Amino acid sequence: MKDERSGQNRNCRVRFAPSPTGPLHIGGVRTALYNYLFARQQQGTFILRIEDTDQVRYVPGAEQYIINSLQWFGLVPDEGPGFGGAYGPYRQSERKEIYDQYAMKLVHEGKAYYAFDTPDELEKYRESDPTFKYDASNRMKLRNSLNFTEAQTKQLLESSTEYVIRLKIDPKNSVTFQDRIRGEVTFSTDELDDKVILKGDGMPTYHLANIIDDHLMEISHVIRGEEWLSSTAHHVIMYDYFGWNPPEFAHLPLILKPSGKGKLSKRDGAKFGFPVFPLSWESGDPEDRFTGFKEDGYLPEAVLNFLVLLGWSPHSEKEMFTLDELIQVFDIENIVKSGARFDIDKALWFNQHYIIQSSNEDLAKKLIITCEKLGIQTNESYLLGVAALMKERVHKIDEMITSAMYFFLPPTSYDEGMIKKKYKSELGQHLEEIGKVVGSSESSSLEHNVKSYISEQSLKMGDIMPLLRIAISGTMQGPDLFETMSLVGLEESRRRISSSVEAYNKLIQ
RNA sequence: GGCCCGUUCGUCCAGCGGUUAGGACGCCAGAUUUUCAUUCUGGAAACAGGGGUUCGAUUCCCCUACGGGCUGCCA
Repeated sequence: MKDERSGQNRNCRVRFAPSPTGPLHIGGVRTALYNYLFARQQQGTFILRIEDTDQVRYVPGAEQYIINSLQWFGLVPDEGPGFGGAYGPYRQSERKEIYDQYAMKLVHEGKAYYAFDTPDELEKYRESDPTFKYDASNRMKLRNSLNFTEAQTKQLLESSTEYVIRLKIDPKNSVTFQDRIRGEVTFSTDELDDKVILKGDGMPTYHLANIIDDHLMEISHVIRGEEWLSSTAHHVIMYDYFGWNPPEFAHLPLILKPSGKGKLSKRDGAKFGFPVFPLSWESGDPEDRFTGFKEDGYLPEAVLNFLVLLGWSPHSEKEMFTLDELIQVFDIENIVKSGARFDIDKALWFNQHYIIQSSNEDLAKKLIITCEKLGIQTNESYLLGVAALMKERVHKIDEMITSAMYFFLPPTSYDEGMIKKKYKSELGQHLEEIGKVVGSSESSSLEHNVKSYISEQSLKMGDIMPLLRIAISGTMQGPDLFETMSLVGLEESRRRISSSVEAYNKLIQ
């Protein structure tokens, strides 16, 4: 069914629903990406919903961080806080009254009940019995409205005793639902506990808020991480209690640590030496600061391309995709079932590829920021030249600068091993002469002039070029030497050659 | 412990009853290059184990093992 006015498919509405408890994890980005691709492909709607029902774990700034991250990747929501939409508010903390109402409805219908057990009491039960579950087998022994008379309950409620509302799960049934990725999944209700749906502070838990919002926002497909698979049975029961049709479910495989032991977590970045967040995260607590992919020199399209292939396959040999191409070929059916380890080497390879594909202009703009950060004085047109020479020999943006400081300063050290191998004092004079040739050449004639000198003097390219290269850059690694000298400046190159002769002579003594 | 989900090269993915089990990253070797990188060529490298079903199982079923997730008044 198409809405003629918006051109959107009203049957397809998906949401990305992160909780603002800190920076958005890279796994969350992938979930957002899959939701976005599916929505775009179906000409549906991509919704951002902020699940901020936990007041204790709420982190100021996290919501903005999430939005900034999505924008960096170009995954812009159609509806959400700050994005408009007819189904708001899109922050759960602003929907408290709605949840209240529905929770009460369940209580009145006997599908939920008040429970007065304190967190301390419950903790003690779990301590003495780790398998303790608040369910049909136990609830008649606990402090809740199922055991109390109406008057008792009323009195407790009125004396403002803290309480929660729990979902009443009937035992000896089974719940089955279809998962688009995993097929049919079944749970016995004997395994399910009476989940808290409304907390002591009056806020709903995820379980309640999520199904009410998904229903009210007319979400058609719930695409989320596998960590939610276990609680989906509870959700299906609630849909049933309310008399609503559940959306379709698709539970994504998790992104695992490189070691494969557990899902990738925020501390793994520091542990394994790569970012796990899109953007850097600042915080007063030094333990809670993280560098992002962006600041570490990654391109958003590279990260996205890497990410989309972690758990999904296009079923073709093609592996480089633009967002638009992904929208065309994405298919939930091709999402993989098993967890995928995070492999930073593959990400670096994608990044290298996208850097090479980038225009020098785009790269130069990014390099200006890098240079400012490093305190290097330069300008965009010079960086254009650096980008042209360096882009196919780096994996990250910043490396075009950090591994090529000789574009900005004379070398501070020389590759000694190579000098000892190649340099003989009688070559010093030749180097000085070549320096003069360099200094008196034009960029266009430079290569010709230097090569002419080398052949006229019956020298060998393989003997002279390394010494020249080290004179200019200090290292044996780098772009075409003549182009490098042209960019650095021919007069500057002459100076560097000159001072290298002195240094070389000292080194071989 | 219980429940749920999973298991093809080191890693990410193809394969959907009969294939020399394919590609990519990484690794190794070679070609090109003044070096590095890019590019190109080649190479090593996998169906967790055991039972079935079948003429025939990597493919279907069961068990075991291993891995992951959940088991909170967190999402």
